[in-house]
Amino acid sequence: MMSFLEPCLLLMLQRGEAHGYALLDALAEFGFEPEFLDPSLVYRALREMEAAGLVSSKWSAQSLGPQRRLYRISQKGNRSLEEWAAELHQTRAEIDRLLQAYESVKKHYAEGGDAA
Amino acid sequence: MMSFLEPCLLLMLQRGEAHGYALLDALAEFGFEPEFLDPSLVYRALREMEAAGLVSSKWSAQSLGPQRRLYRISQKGNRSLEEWAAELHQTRAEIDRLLQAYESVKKHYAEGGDAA
DNA sequence: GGCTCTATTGACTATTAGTCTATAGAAGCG
DNA sequence: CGCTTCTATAGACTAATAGTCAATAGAGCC
Repeated sequence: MMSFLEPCLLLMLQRGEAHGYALLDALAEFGFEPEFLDPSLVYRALREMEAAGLVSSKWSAQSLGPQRRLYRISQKGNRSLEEWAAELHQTRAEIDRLLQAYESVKKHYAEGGDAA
Repeated sequence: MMSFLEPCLLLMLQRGEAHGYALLDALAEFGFEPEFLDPSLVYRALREMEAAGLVSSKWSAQSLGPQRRLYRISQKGNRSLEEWAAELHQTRAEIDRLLQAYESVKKHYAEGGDAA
């Protein structure tokens, strides 16, 4: 699941800039359950992506509570997301292959095939 | 990719008992490229699955080269594989969600939406 | 009898994920 | 006004996973 964290964040940033805490909440959309997702993981992912040049950040001028770090996706980040999408297509194909193989073994069983 | 290793091994064992080296070769079927897959990973996975009771092993009587450890899937292993399959269905659904969200942002862009 | 091939194992390192705690500023409130 | 609470970010430490490399060991082959 964590391997989806970075692409999910990038994707959300592609829809508009945002700060960590807001992204944390919004991750529910992708199946992350907020109560089981430690904020540290999100912040760390954002810092790492910034170090990798996928996003940039600035302190937001507004205030209402503590300072917020506003993240914005970079061109490099956009490209990276595209690569991610391609990889995810592949991963999905591999999962399909596995599931199909599993179904066919089950069917073989059901038809009275010799068990292993 | 490695997270698929154990279910792939279990699946292959469901089709019949086998030893580590043979499984290693056969993994190509699931997209593992033999030249990039260190044998240690396969053997370790097998030992861990045995410790977890998912498979059992015995030294094979035959010979031709060094002794082989023949693995066979257990009932617990069969159940575990079934659970795996269910999880993979979920993972697949999550990937779909991500890819669909990505496509829809791209489309939004293409239609001249305001970039982030 | 030294070499090579198949097969398995172990030790060590690196990378990734997870948990828990600390800081810090603004707001709310008696 | 000084204490608490809430939002937001950051850091340090630990645990789990994955990856690399070398060691062992038996059988067949010249």
